[in-house]
Amino acid sequence: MEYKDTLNLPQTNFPMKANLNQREPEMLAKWEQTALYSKLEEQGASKPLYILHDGPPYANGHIHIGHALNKTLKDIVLKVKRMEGFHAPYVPGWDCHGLPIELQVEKNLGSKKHQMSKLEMRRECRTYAAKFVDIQREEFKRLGILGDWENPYLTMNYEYEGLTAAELARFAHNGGLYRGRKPVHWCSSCVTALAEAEVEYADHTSPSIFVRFALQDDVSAAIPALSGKQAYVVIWTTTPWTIPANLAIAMHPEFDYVALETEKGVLIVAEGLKDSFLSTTGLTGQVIATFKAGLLERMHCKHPFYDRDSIVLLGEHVTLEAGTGCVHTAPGHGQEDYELALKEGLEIYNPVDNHGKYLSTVEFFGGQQVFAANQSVIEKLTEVGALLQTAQISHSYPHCWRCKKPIIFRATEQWFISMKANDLREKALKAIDQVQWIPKWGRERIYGMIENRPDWCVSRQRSWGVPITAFSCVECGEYIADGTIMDHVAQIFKKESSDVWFDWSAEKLLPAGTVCPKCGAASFEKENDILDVWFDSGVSHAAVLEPNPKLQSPADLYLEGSDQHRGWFHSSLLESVGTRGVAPYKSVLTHGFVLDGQGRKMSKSVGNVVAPEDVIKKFGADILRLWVAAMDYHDDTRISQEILTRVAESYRRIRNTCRYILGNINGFDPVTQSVPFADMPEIDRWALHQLEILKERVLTAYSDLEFHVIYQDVNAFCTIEMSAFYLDILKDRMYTSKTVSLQRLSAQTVMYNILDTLVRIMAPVLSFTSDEVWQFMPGKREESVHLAEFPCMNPEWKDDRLVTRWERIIKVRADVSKALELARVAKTIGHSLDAAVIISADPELFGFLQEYATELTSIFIVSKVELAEKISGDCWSSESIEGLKIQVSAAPGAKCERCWYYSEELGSSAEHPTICPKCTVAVI
RNA sequence: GGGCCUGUAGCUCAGCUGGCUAGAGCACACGACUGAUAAUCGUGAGGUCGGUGGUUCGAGUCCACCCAGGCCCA
Repeated sequence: MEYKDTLNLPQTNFPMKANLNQREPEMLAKWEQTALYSKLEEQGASKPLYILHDGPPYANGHIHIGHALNKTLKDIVLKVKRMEGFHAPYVPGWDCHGLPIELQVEKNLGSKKHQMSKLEMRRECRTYAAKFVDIQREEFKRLGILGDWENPYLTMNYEYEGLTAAELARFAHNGGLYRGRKPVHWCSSCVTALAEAEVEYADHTSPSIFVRFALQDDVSAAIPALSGKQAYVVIWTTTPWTIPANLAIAMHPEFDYVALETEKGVLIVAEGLKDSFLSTTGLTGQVIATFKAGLLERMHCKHPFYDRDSIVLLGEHVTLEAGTGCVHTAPGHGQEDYELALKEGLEIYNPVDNHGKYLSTVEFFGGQQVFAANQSVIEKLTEVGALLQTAQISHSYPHCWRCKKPIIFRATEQWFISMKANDLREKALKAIDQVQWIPKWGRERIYGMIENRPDWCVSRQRSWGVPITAFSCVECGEYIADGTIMDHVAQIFKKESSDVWFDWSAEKLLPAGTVCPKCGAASFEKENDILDVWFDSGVSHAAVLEPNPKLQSPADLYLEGSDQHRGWFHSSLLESVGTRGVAPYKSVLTHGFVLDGQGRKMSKSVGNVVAPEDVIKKFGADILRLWVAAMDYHDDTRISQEILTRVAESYRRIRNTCRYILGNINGFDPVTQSVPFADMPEIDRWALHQLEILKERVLTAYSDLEFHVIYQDVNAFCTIEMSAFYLDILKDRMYTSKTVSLQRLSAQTVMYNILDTLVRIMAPVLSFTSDEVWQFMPGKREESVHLAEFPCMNPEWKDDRLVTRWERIIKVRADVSKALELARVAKTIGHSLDAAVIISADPELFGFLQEYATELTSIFIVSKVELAEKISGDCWSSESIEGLKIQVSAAPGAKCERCWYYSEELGSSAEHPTICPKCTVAVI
């Protein structure tokens, strides 16, 4: 007789090999067919709402690993919230306007773009964005992300565009929107403003000049050495043409400055640059005074050739890298100059026109092209005796990427949202403290930014975006950014799209009868500028959450990468506080960036980019998801082949644990066959206690959004508590007991509970695999694990006294294993069942072990255990338990053909001569 | 250059407010099993806790500086 056939070996069709790349798409198809997401929505109707508002990725290119991290984290959070009993809808979005798309479209069009109108261009952009929305949508779905993919929000939807314009109108209504000046990169040849992305840096030769500015005020009180002497502050610049726009000189508040007695008078420069200054200019000089810049603050210098002052200001941006430590400041021609001027209340003075020529009103140089004017300025400076030295230098200089000509920095008229009007800055800072920032330092980061940022420049000189719906009077040039008129236009956008701005006439867009409030004329021009795309996405709370009755604002959570403190968190906060007085989110969670295995950033040129697509092909989306969960995402995370291989291995452990349990609960009916807790053997209750602890830890970690803890804990549970201990010990009971015995049903009850818990706990992370396991589980259950809730708590399963006892047993077991290993090395045994063990211990432990005398063979998985007062002959002494001695020998008797235990009583039944009494009972 | 952050075994993580011979899983090595088998079990070897100073009876844990790296600015 083949006794193997009388055993209850594990049996299941659940495959060991995951084959995720093939199985996941099948699962996705099934979710789609069964309308899983719609069911989630229906099911949620009666539950409390939880809103995670999706930050829109840019609709350009394929998704990268950072997108995968972000979307997967969102999906995990949402699944957790649903299983916790919330209704957590997910409406994904895309950011569709903006320069990168426009540039890409232009590039694709090649020379054709010149024949295209703005309107046609925008149509191309719209098509392009829609194409990548489709591509990315499929890529996100493949990651197992559940959401309303058929109804995403797009910032280029007509409704959204209209609402964006309407939000801008709110700022017009409340006085936050104004027109001002700001320096931008400007190409005089193309006659256009350029974005940073359109600027190329290349070597360029410029004249460098040292110029002295005569100090007007008497400083002898503060610096006695200068008494009775004419002192000069010396500046250095490589753009002489900006000297006519000079309004100030910046010095660093911390640096030491010196006054030098030279051939060209008393010259003031930074001490740290004194030597290089003297050697470059060939002057010789004696230091007659040393002082801090603060002494000169707000002092007046005379402009070298105009009848006006240049004021000395203090600025942290001043460096000692080159020049004199005294920085020529032309607020209309430099970013830092501009910022300093805003702070100090200087005019943003720009004397240069669209073609790069001085305005005709500019004395000496009117009408000259600025680059050509460099020489004129130098001559003028020489003439007035202000020039100390000039030379040619070659340096990196910005050029237009289109015409390749050098560009200038020039203040132009722009639209701004004021940080001051309506106390926006102050209110935003207050709102920050109403938000929970995770991790906590997120608060410091955004607070510092809001505290220091200048007014928000919302205009862009481009085509692909929502127009700034302002008009100007043809007669008097007055700009009209009237809230009511803008509301009117916004309504039109909602129906017709913002493309109409480039199609319809101003008259058609304006409410009938509109006249200029200043001159009464009725003829208008449309503003050419469009809105900053950060404004587009910043209004999503108003354009997505508020109008949709299924959603609500403020959101419970915004979840993005830490770069969004400057980006979407920032713009959304300002927009929402500026229009509604509150933050659009209750909490903000950030994650770090994905780096390569060495902790370096990924880049195409280095070739260390890991694409989600490749990971999915090679490992499967569940492995990618498990990677997301395994990493502590608050910091930057790493990804590499090795890391993924490790993650895949731990996945196999989890999968195999599930499979093994499935095989063992085959045929078990949890409803009719479950054994009551009180009737279970101790070790089964021990297992349920461990499960309860796992549940507590995991559910806590989920609610804290600490997913990597879950990864570690689930792994440890499957490996240590289950595979290496409980399930290993259970094998004999499961295989050899009668099919329907209390012993076996008890173990099945436990395993069933373990698997039911594991599969629910895993579902937010291993979304595909857990649903696969779910289908194989006995009992009546929801059609998908994603429609189920987290396991309920069973605190009555916890028994600390019992666990303390078993901890002792486990410690002894570890020592038995060591002793067995020595016997194995000595070839005394192979399998542990080949062994008989004699144990002696201190009286207390001895007595304790005696209580478990009948169970020790199964716990140690050996054929015989003898507790002895004393051991004669060679034995192994424990290092961790004082007094514990273990002797291992080959088990006496013969091996039972059925259960493989050695027995001295084989053949208790004549019909079954080769099996032990226990097996005989089971077989008959 | 500035703001914010990170740096514990090959990999991923623990290590609370300073008090252990610094832990776990995986990987690795060796062995066992062949009734979880492209599985499973056992044993073992891996760390001057980024570096240097300092505070303290005592520092992975506090302070300073430095190095490496990331995000955002300039």
